Amino acid sequence: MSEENGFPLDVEHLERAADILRTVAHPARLRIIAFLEEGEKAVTEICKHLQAPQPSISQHLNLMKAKGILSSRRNGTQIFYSIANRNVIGIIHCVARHGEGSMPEGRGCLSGMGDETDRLKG
Amino acid sequence: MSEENGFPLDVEHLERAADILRTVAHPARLRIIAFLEEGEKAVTEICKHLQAPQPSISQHLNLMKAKGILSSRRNGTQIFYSIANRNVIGIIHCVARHGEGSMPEGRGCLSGMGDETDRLKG
DNA sequence: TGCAAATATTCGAATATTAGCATATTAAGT
DNA sequence: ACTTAATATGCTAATATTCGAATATTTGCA
Repeated sequence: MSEENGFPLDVEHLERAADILRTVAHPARLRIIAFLEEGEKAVTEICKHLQAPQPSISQHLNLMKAKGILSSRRNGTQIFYSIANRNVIGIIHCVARHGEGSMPEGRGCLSGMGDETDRLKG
Repeated sequence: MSEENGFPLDVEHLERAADILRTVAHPARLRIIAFLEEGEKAVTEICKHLQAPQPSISQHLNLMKAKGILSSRRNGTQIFYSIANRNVIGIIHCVARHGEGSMPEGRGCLSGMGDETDRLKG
């Protein structure tokens, strides 16, 4: 058995999980993900929003795309990025809550995840 | 305004969030957190469980404690570590789901979380 | 073809992380 | 005080990450 409380801890999964987390663990990349939560955006928009140089943004975007966090779509000369796996949204929301006090008996990270995923429970 | 979809993106919060994620983003530390989900454990237990050298484990534990992820309690000669902020559990569960396909219509990262069930025991 | 806008790639220096090992501390018992 | 079990700390080489600057690629259009 290679699970613990539902968390897969065989080497492969662990490396992969750590890799995803390491990729997300950057202020600029967190901002990008939070921004993309609104919907897909072109690189220029992201640059303007983050007030950061384009090559830098491009690096972040490509890194996250390579890790399967984002996906991209080309339309003419611009490329639109969007969140490929919405689980990362859960991650950043969990970590967002982390800062506020130490949640004496809180509900965990479950809030703020409504989105379109709710359509499932119709 | 410094929020986006409920995610705080002022520099301080971002740095903090990235820091937490970077800290969690390590195979050994993920395993430790998963193991501690069962409840508090002494360092020796963790070493045995992870099959890793004690100094290494100690470093990981202290790092996570410094970042507010874990807390410790001394009982005689041994020190018991436990999860200080259960939001990190949400994080690792989110990232655990990340690998499996791309969650076609899933519920996000919300599953497998203790909610308010297990509080402190003992 | 040639130009411009949008995006990607490459490179290097500064910095941070990691792993392994030796050693130091702490607490309890004798 | 001495010993032992449990835990922590310090050090260093190897490796990875970050950031900025320069440059390259792709696409649409005249």
